[in-house]
Amino acid sequence: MNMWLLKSEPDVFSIDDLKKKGKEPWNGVRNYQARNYLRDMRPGDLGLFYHSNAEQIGVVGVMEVLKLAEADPTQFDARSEYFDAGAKKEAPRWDQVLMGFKEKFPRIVTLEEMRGETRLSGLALLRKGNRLSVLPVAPAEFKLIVKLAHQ
DNA sequence: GCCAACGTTGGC
DNA sequence: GCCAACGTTGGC
Repeated sequence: MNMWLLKSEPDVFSIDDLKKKGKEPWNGVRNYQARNYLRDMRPGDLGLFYHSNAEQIGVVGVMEVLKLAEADPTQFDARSEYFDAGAKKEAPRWDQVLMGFKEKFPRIVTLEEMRGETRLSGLALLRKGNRLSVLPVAPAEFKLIVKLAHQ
């Protein structure tokens, strides 16, 4: 089982939105490296839900991969902000993964807090200049973040 | 294939 | 709103 971190701007889609809906197709990823991570995901994998571009920046909960990656339909929708004129139905360029709600943390684990935690120094999220919206997380890092959220 | 110009992300 | 650190585009 692999573990991941997925970013979302809470103004667009928050942990509360996911909690309310139960599951959500994670679409709109338009970066090849991030897309390749989506393709590596398997049902049962866990994901940290990260709020970016927010008043409170950090990890706010846990979700679960429910389905293998499949074509992201927004790439074909001319009215969508995620429309990609270069994507063809017979050769989709972008994928989405169905994510299910697992848990909303009792408190946010902030970016600042993670930066100050030496045991998280290897976290891909904290590497300079990293802007990927989908990132792998090592099991030990994942466990520690969940633990921090509950203490 | 190179690389300048441009666009985007996301913390501050 | 600013801007560093990217990724992408397109002319050559």
